[in-house]
Amino acid sequence: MANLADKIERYLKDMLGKTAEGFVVLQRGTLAHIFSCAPSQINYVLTTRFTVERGYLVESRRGGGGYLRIVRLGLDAEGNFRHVMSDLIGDELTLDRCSHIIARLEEEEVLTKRECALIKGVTSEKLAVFTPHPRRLRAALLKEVLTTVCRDDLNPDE
Amino acid sequence: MANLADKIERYLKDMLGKTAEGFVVLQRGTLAHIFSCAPSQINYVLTTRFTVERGYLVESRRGGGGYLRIVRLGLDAEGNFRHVMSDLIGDELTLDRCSHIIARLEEEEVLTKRECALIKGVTSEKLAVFTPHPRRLRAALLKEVLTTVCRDDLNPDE
DNA sequence: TTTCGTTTGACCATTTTTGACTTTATGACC
DNA sequence: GGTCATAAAGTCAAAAATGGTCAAACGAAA
Repeated sequence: MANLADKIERYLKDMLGKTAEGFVVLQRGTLAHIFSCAPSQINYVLTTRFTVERGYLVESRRGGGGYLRIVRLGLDAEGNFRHVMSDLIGDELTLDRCSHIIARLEEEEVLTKRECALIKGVTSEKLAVFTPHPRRLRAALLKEVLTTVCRDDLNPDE
Repeated sequence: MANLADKIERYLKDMLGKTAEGFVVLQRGTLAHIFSCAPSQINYVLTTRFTVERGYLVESRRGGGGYLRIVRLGLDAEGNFRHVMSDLIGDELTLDRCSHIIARLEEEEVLTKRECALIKGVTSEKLAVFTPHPRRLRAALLKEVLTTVCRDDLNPDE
C-alpha cells in the first residue's frame, strides 16, 4: 500500500466512518498539505474512488470559503437497493464497473468477502471465451446475484 | 537444479510457507532486482509455476504502487481438488449434475446456504440465452467457484 | 541435431503523480 | 453597483512508476 492515492482514500473513508452524519467537509488545499502532494492529487482520488458507482457523492465550491463535501450514499434500508442497483448495472456491464459495484456491496455489508470473491470469479474477463457479449452476460449474472441475496428465506433476521 | 526460474520458484514458495495469511505481496521489479534478471523472467515463473492447476492464484496491479499478489489455494493432501475439477466437473456440466455438486458442497459445509443459492442462480438454465454452449459455461463457472473457495486468504484459520 | 524449457529485451498498457493554466467565489474599495 | 485582489477548486496533459506480452536467442537434454 505504498501509494498516496490509496492512503488518501483510506484517510477519507476513516473520517466518513467516524462521523454520524454520513458526510465530511474539508478543504482540498488543507488535505493536499497534510499529504504533501499536489492539490490535483485530491481530485484524482475523488474521481477514481469516490464515484456514484462506488456509493459516494462529492460536492464542492470554489473561491473564498471553498470546500469539498463527500457524502456517503448508503443503501436504503429495506433492501430497496435492488432497484437502484439494477439501474446501475443496466443491460451491459464492463468488468470495471462490475468490480466497483461488488466492492460497494461489500462495504455496505450486503455481501461477505467470500461471496464477493465468488462473484468476482464468475464475472471475470473469462466470460469472453463463451459469448460474444460478455458484458450482457455479466450484467445478467450480477442481477441474478442481487435477486438471490434479496430472497427472504436466505436472510434470517437478527 | 541451478536454474533461475527454479530458484525464484523456491524463494516464493518459501515466503508463502512462512506466512499464515495464505498470500504474499511483492513487486515485480524488486524481485527481478534481487535475482538480477529481466522483469519478464518473473512473469515466466508465475505463468509456469504458479498456475491454478498447481494450486496458486496470482493477482496484480500496474502503475504507481503496483504489485503482485500470490495466493495459495489449499488443496487437500490427496489432490482431491484437481480430481473434482477435472473429473467431476469436466468440460461440460448439465444443470442437473451442477445442482447435485452444489448440494453436495453444502452438505459438506464447503459452501453456506446463501453461497449455494448464489451459485445456483448464476448457473441456471438461463445461461442458454447467452451462449450456444451453456454447459461449457456452467462448467467453467463452477470451477471458478471451487477455485475461489479454496483460496487460503479467504479462509480464516479455524 | 533437434527439441523444449529458459532467459532476455524491445515495446505495450495501466495507474499514479505533478504542474501549468483555468474558473469561480468572496470581499474590500471606489 | 463595478472592479480588482485574493482565495479557493477544476482541468488536462505530460511524466513517472509499475506490471504485461511476445518473439527471438540461448542452452541443456534427448
